[in-house]
Amino acid sequence: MEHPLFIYNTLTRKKENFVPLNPPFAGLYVCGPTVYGDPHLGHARPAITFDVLFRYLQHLGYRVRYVRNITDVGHLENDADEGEDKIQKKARLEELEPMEIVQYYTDRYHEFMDMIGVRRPSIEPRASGHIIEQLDMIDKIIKNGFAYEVNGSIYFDVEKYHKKFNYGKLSGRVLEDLYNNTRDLDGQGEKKKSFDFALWKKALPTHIMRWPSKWGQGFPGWHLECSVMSTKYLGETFDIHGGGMDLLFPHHECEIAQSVAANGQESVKYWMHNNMITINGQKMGKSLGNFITLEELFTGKHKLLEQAYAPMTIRFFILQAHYRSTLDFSNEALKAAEKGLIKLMEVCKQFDKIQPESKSTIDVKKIESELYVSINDDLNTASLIATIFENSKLVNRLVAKEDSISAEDLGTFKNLIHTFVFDVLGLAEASSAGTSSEALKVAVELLLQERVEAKKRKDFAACDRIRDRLAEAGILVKDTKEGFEWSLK
RNA sequence: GGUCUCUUGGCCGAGCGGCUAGGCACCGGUCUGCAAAACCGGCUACUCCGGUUCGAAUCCGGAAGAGACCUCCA
Repeated sequence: MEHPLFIYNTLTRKKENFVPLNPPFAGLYVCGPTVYGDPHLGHARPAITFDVLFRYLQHLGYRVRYVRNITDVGHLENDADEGEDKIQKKARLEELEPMEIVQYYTDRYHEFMDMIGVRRPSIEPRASGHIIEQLDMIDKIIKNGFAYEVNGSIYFDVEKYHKKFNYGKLSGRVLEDLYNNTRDLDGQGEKKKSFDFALWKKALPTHIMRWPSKWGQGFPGWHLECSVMSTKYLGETFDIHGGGMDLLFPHHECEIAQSVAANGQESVKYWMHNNMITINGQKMGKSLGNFITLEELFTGKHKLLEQAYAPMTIRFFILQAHYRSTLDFSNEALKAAEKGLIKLMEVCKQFDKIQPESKSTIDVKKIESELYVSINDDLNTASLIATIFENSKLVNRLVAKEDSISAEDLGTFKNLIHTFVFDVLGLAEASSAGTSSEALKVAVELLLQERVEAKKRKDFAACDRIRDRLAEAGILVKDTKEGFEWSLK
């Protein structure tokens, strides 16, 4: 590889050359959604970030197994409902079976991820489908002496673990600080230390989501599923583990501890974390109540939204920032992304208008190199997009015959841009937000054809009348050299 | 309170010691019956104060502001 791929490893805080453990295979595990609510903008970021990684690794020729879990067991809540499962709580409110909720939101998640061009992972395991494996791992951890039982619950003994290994290596936490700074929370009493975490929780009588175990009825702790399912499908050690930065601590720290405690070795070679999406500078989060669902984004029905945005606009918006930077939401930024994407799509189409010449005055090799340098620099999609835009001028010059290109170079150039835009970045034409029915299409095009005729007769009054009336109805007309284009506003 | 991160032009956002991305907006121009679109061109920023250096948005120290994690979260 002429330009090797570098990715930022949270574990070492450095950009590292990506070298898979077992080439040509590459293993990727990403923390997926907890399916108890509609997918929102915050879900889109990791999904898209790691989708690009998935696509790019495949582009590089790796045989990638991408595992992204569905958390359907639910996490323990620490509020007044003492120990009530999130999914269970929602279920009670809506009077549905917990699994019904899980199914519904899983489907919703898939539906919206499909819309923003996120490819389905190779395996999408559910926590509820891996209870046996989770119990097995708990056994291993107990056997190795890093967990203890209290009243039918099993806790991970962080202090004991830390004597032998390093708890806090990923997040940079110091155990002593943690001890001094952990707040008093519900159920702390059972644990030896406040920073110990549950591997298995005894189910209260009201708890519906429960499974039998040798310690009685209960449910798995909230970090366990990822350790278990990544091990099961990718092996005790695998290449890349990704997720949101908010999962860094405690979730991923605990995952490391669990895997090491059970298997005696590090599980992950490269840890990758995407940054948050902010709204007015503040994190968009479920608990903050300031999140915007993807459905709201696509329909424009949210008090912060000035208009609807196409799914591809959202993808482009996210890709225009580097994944490790926070990305601030605003209508202005989204509108800019909308136009930028249109322009990018336009550039891709321009290739077909280029007439090849006998020789090239442009350096396609150099362009290729620039593109790879961008993406290989820790998946810098922002820089990659910028590079493509820079070359858009060149494309237009070629169309205008101000530069020339050989047939061979043209093929390479077009393939290069198209590969990056469509295959790697996974972008596509933003389908006009409102779905136009076939009948509408026929009617509008009939009218516009009439308008073309009127124009030929130089009956501009009729021309303008048609255009104005359509505009009033929300249909935007644009004249092109070939004829016309229209879109729903 | 502890730990960590960030601060770039009107807005969004790259940047990792010299070449100062890119998008949107804006202003010119070309094109067009007009408009829109498209295309071409213009627009040189880096929170503040010190320091290192021939040279700093980029490195070091300090100040101010913002944010994240420490609790479910993508």
